[in-house]
Amino acid sequence: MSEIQFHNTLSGRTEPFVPLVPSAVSIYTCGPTVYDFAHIGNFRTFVFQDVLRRYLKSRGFRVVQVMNLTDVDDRIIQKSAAAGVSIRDYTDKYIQAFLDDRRALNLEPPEHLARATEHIEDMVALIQRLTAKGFTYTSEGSTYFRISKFPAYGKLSKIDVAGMQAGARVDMDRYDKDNVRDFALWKAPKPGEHFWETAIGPGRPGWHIECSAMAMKYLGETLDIHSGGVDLTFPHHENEIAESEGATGKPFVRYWLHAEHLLVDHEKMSKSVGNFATLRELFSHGQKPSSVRFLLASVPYRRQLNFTPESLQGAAGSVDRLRTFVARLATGKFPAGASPAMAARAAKAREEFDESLSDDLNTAQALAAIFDLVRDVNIAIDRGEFLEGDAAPVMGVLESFDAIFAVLLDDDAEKLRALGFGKDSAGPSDAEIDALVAERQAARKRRDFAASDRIRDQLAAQGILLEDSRDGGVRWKRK
RNA sequence: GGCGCGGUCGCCAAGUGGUAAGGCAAAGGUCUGCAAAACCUUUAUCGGCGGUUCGAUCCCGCCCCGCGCCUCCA
Repeated sequence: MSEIQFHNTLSGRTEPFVPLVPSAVSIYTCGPTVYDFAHIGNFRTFVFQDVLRRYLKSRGFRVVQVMNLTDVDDRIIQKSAAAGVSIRDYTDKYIQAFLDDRRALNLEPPEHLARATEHIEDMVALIQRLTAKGFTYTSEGSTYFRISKFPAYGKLSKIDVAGMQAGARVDMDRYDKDNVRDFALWKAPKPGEHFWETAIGPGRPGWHIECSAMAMKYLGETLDIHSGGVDLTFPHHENEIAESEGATGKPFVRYWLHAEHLLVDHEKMSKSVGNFATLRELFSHGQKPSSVRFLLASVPYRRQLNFTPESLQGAAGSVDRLRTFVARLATGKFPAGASPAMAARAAKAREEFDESLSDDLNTAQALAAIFDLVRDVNIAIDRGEFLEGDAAPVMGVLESFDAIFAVLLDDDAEKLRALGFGKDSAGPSDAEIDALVAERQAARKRRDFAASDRIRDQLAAQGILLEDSRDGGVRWKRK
């Protein structure tokens, strides 16, 4: 097994990954702000985080992942007020949608999904700790973090604080802060706004404090991995470091992993630009969950990912090829025996697959190892050289692949139905299809091709594709 | 301006100091009753200019272009 390496934003380098505690990895992943449906740019990062945790698990680590759900912020306060519902009710809806979307993309549930509003006490305690150490000041009921008290500020994003201070013009009237870079830990309530009555006064938490508080609550004061989109590097993650390390005096995170953006028309997909697509929109246009997951997972996470209709179709084609291959392996009839050469070929693919992923999760390269194997096995099958006993080792590789990519199981239609898309009915049942297939086989046997083709067309119209195999069998799949 | 990421076949996208993976798409072919699937063949000298080197797409310099962060943002 190759040594695992990750690119650490903190050092700016790709370095060997060694968790603090052998055999276990603690991961904090920045989750969504639940004021609306997440778009696929957001899911690019979430898919990356899922690939990350799955890979670590495949390498034998016990993974403990915490993902936050930011369920209080300016937008949520505004929108829920506008809708005339409580923050809780407003965010419940989008949290549910988020969880449904995650299921559609086969994202494994994190060990802890932490709602900000359920951790107010933890945040207050952390702020008190910071205050006790002199890192804070208050202004008009709000509490701020004074970055001049934290000399390491800027070490993650490589921002030159001194330069910024010199060039910054502080608008005191507007911010009431000593330094523009100082950030709110606790915000005083505006009239009519929802607030929490706490030991540090009424108000609501600033953005960054929730992540520090929840990460340390579940994972300890030093965690192995923290990840999110590149846009969070500054100020969000920089501020998390300041808050956390200010309070504990210990390193907060050992490896910072940042996912690059998903681009549309050479531009970052974002709500503000308006060039975003939600999963539901794609599904309503007939796209499959597996295509989306494959596309998002296939581009290494530190690369910007160009999202185009063509790339999504490409992903669909790739998934199709792999599923067809698995079906061929599972249903084919092969000569008895087993060949050492094929076992070795499979082992080689397994090794290349792992080695690619160990190199900062190079999923593109890992896929090449799988497709190379697929081609070689198909060649062997076509030549009649593939033996019965060769299927198991090859399937083993595909299982390793799917433990990470999770696209082989053909349950797209089911998932779409669960989200209210696609056909209302499941279409013909397996038994009905099998009966028609048998009928067609009989027609073929008496060389009544008109009848057999009629049945094939009829099934095709219902999205069932038939493949006659050389050994006389028939394989079918739902499109 | 500062910091960071890129520019490789029609599209997506790996990679290496010694003439470039993989997927999708396209064309032709083999197989098939016909299809489908599968396989085979065909399609790139790696943004530009210099430099280092026996040799650079990969190293260095300059330039051009795109994207992101520096304000809410995955």
